[in-house]
Order: sequence, then structure tokens, then C-alpha cells
Amino acid sequence: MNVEFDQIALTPAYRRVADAITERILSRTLREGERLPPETELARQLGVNRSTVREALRELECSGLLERRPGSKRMTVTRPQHRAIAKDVSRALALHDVTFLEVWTALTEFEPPVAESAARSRNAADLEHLAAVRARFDAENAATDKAVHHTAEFFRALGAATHNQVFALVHEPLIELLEPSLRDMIDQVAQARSRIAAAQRRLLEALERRDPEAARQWMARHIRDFRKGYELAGIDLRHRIG
Amino acid sequence: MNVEFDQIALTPAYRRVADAITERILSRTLREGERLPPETELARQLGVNRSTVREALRELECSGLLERRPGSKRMTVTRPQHRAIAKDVSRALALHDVTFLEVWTALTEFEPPVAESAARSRNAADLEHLAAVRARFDAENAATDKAVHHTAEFFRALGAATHNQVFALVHEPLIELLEPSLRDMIDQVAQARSRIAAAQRRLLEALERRDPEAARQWMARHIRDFRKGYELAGIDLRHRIG
DNA sequence: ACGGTATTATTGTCCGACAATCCGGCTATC
DNA sequence: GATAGCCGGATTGTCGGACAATAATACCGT
Repeated sequence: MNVEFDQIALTPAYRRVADAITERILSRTLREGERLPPETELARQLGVNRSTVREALRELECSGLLERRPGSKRMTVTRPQHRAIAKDVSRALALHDVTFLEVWTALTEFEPPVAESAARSRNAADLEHLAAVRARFDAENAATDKAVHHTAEFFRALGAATHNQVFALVHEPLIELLEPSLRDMIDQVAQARSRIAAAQRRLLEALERRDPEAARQWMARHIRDFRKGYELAGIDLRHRIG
Repeated sequence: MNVEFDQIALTPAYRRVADAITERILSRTLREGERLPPETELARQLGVNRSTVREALRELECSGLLERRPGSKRMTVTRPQHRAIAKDVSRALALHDVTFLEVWTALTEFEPPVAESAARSRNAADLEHLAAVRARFDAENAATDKAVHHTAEFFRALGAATHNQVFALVHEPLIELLEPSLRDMIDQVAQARSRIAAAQRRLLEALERRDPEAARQWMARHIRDFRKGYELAGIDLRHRIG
């Protein structure tokens, strides 16, 4: 008889604890909003020390499956926030020395469909929100930070207007990566602010008319404009971001 | 004199420790591949207990900034792996009850540009890899798991062939989300395998000819085919994934 | 210089402790 | 009866120390 041994599970306990709790959340045995049992209780149930449980909890906390509501002790089960996930994505890309050219190319291909889809799926509330964001850009774009922030918010509002979570989540990192270089460009190119304002106006009009084709085209121009701005500002597109 | 108090920093120590180390990595003070100092040393330097350091390390580990090389004790600084990040993204989307319709819509818009870009940027090695993946699909697609896996791998290889990290990272979650429902479909639709094989052949030919337009169009058909398959299999597109 | 061994360093896990503070119930007041 | 304030118990954040297992390193003989 051939007696072979399986590879012993070398995964540390904190990891297996994390996996166990994750599994409960993904299978929706633990539902969103529900409070997690106390650490001591978890430790007792799982047969490990509280310190081990705590290490596992840190892991779940950072992957966005648990959160501590402000002014609350116990942790509650939650779903990862799109914004937080997108931050991780853009951080990863930045660490991998992604260039602005790569980001711009992706924007060129991905944003026009987002705009097109938004023109199809937007509802009255989306329109209102977009108009508000655009108004804020027009009102306060003197400070670089404000201008960049409002520009990004307009993109985000478009993503939300598609009512497609995949669109919204996937284009969020692109916006995140656009911001730092936009900050550099917007101050060196005099006409940048007015061109952004114009693009936002056209896009909003297209959305109001529910005109997907126009939305797509104005977005395409908007993105091309960014590139022109970078070239005018003399920024090297192959330079890494962040 | 107006004596106002700042909001007391209520962020727990483990979080601030994590932030401190993260900052060091992002600023590249700690470079990739470098080994982190021992936990006791970190605790001493930061003036906290080792348990606190360990909680912080779990956080960095799960965000992919640190990893433990197999058969190694100390942790080394690393960059988040695209695959791991994509897993988080698709998990988040699944938890948010994304529907197959949303995924399919995103595929419709995002994959053709990826194919187009791949046709432009592919090099000989990419072509070879793609051919190998396609050959594997042709050779072993009897088992559902294999067929699904090879289909996904072909998409991944296309993403890599764009030589654009943003493309590659952004479409990865889409593939991840496609897999489970593809698994359901592929067994119920007799012609699914041959249609996938045909699409892969056409795509590969387009890439060989460096024909972006053909690549885009064949990909668009490929994605449309998926939808037809789901409809033939009687799968509700509005059903949530996962 | 090198392969193998002994020593040390480091991690994974446990235990116990304590202050801060959140939570839930109780009481007093209106 | 509702509400505000109070109080004790429950829970978390952080600490200190301990120990076995094993990776890392120094050492040593050839």
C-alpha cells in the first residue's frame, strides 16, 4: 500500500479565520448591516486566541467586508465601497508605473461608451445631480484643487448615471489616475478651464436630449482635449503617474 | 483668544502604523523586494506593541503591499498583483448584486477596444502565447471547467497583448465575472464551444495581420454570441451573478 | 571555497491584564 | 408615560510576557 501524505495545511490560523468569516459573508449567512459577534466569542467558537481573531479582523476590515461605524464598538458586516476599491486599483496601477499615455488611451476608449450609456439610462435625478456638479465647476474653478475635484466629480456623476455598476466601478480608477496629472496641466494651460466647462455643457445637453451619439462624441472630444492640454503644457505622456 | 480644540485623532494605533508603513512603500523609501524589519524592531521604532504591529501587517498583507515568500519568514515589500486586485473588484461587484446584463453591457463596450488595441500593440511573443492558449482550448474543452478556464485565459492573453496595464487590469474583473455564468451556459448550448473556437481563430488571425478593425469587429461578435448563448440557455440576464 | 551543523533570530500563537468607552437598563424627574 | 441622566457590564484597543517551530546566520571542519 502506497502511503502518501497530503501536504500539511501550512496556512496560518489568522488566515483561515479570515477565510472562515469571509465565507460566511459571501454566502450571506452573515448579512449586511449585521453586527459581528464579539471577538472573545469568535475566538471561543473558532478555538483560537483573541489576538488571532483580531489579526483576521484587520484583514476583513481592509478588504471592506467589515467596517466600524463611527462611534460604535462592534464591527458590522458591509459591502466594499466602490470608491475604496477604486483607490486600491489606482494605487496598484501607480505602483506599477503606469504612464499617463496608458491612462489616456484607456480614457479614450472607455469614457465615450460611459457617456453614451449615461445618455440612455439617465433619469431626472441624475440630470439634476450632473447639473449641480457642473454649476459648482463654473462657480468655483479658480483654485486648482477645486477645479480638478469638480472635473472628477462630473465624470463620477456620469458613471452613476449609467446605472451600470460595472461602468461606474471600472471607470472610477481612471478618474483617480487622471486627477494628479490634471492638476499639473490645468494651471499651465490658460484655456483648460473654459474647454472643460464647454465640454461639460455639451455633454449635459446631450444627456438632456437623450442623445447617446452626441454624448459619445462630445466625450471623445473632451478626452482628446486633455491630451492636447498635456502637450501644450509640455508634460511627457510617457512619464509615470503619481 | 479663541481656544478651539482640534478633533482628537481617534484612529487606532494599528491603523496609524499601517499608514506609516504604507507611506514608506508608496514613497519608495522601502523598495520592492526589500525585506521588512522584524516585528519587534518595528514595534520598538514605532513605540507600540508587537501585537499592534502585527495587526497593521495583516492589513498591508491583504492590500498586497507586503507578501511572505513561501518558505520565508520575513515579509518582503511587493506590488499588488493585478490578478488579486481584480478578484477584489469582481467580489465587490458580486456583493453589490451586479447582474449579468450589466457585465455583458460592459463587455460589449470594453472588450472590442481591448482587441483593437491588442492588434496594434501585440508582439511576436504575445502572438505565440495567444496561439498556445487557443490550442489548449481546442485540445481540451470537453470538461466544462477546462473550457471556461481556457476561454478566460484567451481574454487575459488579449489584455496582456495590449501592453497597456490599464486595459489589462480593468478588463480582468469582467472576465472574472463572466466565468461563473459562462459555466452555466456552455453546457446547455451545444454550439457554444465551436462558436468560441471560431471567434478565437478569427481574432488570432486579425492580430496576426495587425488588423485592429477586424479584431474589434470579431470581438464585438464574440460578445454578442455570449448573449445569444445565454438567451438560448434560457438564463435570465437580470439575475445577479455569483 | 564549501557543505553541513550549531546557534540565534523571528514568527505564529497563546495567555492574561487593564483602561477607555460603548451599551443597555435603571432611576429620578417632570 | 416619556425623557434625561446615571451606573454597571460588555467589548475593544493596547500592552506585557511566554514558548514552540523554523528560517537565517554564524561557525567549523574539510
